[in-house]
Amino acid sequence: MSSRAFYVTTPIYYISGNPHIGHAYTTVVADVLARTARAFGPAFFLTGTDEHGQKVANAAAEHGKTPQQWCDELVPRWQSLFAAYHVQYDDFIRTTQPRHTTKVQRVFERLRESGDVYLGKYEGWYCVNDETFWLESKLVNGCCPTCGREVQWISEDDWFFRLSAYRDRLLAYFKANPEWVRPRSVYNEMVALLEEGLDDLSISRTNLEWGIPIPGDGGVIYVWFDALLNYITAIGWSENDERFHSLWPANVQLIGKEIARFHTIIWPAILWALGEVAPELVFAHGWITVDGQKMGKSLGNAVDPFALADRFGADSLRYFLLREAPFGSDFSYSEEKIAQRHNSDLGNDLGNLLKRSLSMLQKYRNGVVPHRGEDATFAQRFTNLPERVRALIFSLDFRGALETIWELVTALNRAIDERKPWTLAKEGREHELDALLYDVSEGLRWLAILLHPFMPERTAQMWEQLGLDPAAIAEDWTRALQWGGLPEGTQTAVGDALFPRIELVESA
RNA sequence: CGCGGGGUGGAGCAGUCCGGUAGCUCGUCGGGCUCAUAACCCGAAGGUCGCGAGUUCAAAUCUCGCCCCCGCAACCA
Repeated sequence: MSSRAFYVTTPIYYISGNPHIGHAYTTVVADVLARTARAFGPAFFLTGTDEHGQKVANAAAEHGKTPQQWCDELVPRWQSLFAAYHVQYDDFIRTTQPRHTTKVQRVFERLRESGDVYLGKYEGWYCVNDETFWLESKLVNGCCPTCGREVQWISEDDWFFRLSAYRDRLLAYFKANPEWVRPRSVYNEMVALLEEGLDDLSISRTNLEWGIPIPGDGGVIYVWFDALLNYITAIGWSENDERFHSLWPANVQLIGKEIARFHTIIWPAILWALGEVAPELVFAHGWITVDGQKMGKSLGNAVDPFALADRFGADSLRYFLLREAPFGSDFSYSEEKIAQRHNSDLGNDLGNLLKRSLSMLQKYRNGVVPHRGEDATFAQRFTNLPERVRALIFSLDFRGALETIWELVTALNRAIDERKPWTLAKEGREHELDALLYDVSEGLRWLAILLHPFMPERTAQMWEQLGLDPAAIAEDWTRALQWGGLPEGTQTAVGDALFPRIELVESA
């Protein structure tokens, strides 16, 4: 392991409206990664908001506000969303902050000097109604294919980024690093795009005011060019080299699959143009769908993430999002599925395990953790469990990690059934009873630690019920996950159910 | 001929790159237990892996064709 901090990013979120569950999803995933990384060393988790562009300007205008007012009012909503989902980020960047805008302008100037940014002409057929440019081949009788109105020939001077110059290098990089973009399906799609060839990218907008001004010229910088740079402007690029190089390249950049082209083609090209290296891994996750349809405001099926967290609990939602589908795939969302995961995995398996264990500890030993038995057979089965879980999380197989952790949950439930503490107590087999109660309590301590990145709040409650020091739950795994770490004599206390059963009432 | 993803027991999904007894969760049925959130544990039933052809000793997995569903396509983030 290097001494460099583990650097993970989410996309910065475009604040043309309110956040939905998809935004919480990406951010929660990043949080799980960051929390796990912190159990092994330093980590840095960046998220933020993307505040420029036409849509933000339009949304602000509709509400009779300036774009800046609009953003200032919305940003707290995003921050409170992340708080509601127990997300602990290290920095939150806004693209309207000077620390970002000055450096974006610096990038523009440097690339203009180096020749990677040049003045050219943008021409094409434009539909004013749809604000869309169309290829001539797409036009229907010379009119817009979607609204049927006449299109106009637009010709304007624009600044371009010489993206095409990086096409060969990108292709070579993809071929040499088949794991740098995941999952495989997205990698393949990007390679196909590269093989088709790349055009230079227009990075200026003359008909728009809400953006970062182009140094020494009119117009503003294209919002994507501006936005991508947040990943390095936030960590001191061109300003604090030591800090910048302690974090860059990012270990993991999480994105949604719809923005893969920007992050795996345009972004590395910009970085190379600046003499920097590409991120180590860009991972594009899938969509949360509703009845198989993409969720979105336009479809009217967007889900309010605040209401959801209220209803099911943020930790249950976090668990659901990471357990339900292999990370990278689309998965379909429904309240029934959330309730099922909550009741079955969390309530029945985990929560009930904690409850029944602590109840027996209370009943037979006044809640005091007894002496550990000599037989280490049970413990030995889980010696390599933390390492397996760690590896799965860092390979972004969260579902696999949770399934692996559940091996311990199941084993503990089974051990109780097989070794029958109620019988041991009745027959006065005290040593056997001590050994079992110890194993079960210790197993619960492990579970709290292993699950803490996924469910920080509930595992803290577990920890508390186990009578342990709250600060120690996020301790270094290699130190904390030694069987026998739970001190004999610890006073536990049966608490409220961790995941009270949720009954879905038909509301028809 | 734009690109890509998917079609696996009642439901939702793994597995497909690197062919070799089809696995998981939920549900159903039967049994066990009583510490526990009617929870837990054990067992069983249930699938010609979209269709057709090909390669092979062997195909869910490779090749070709077809059918169906979905996403992307842009100066929309």
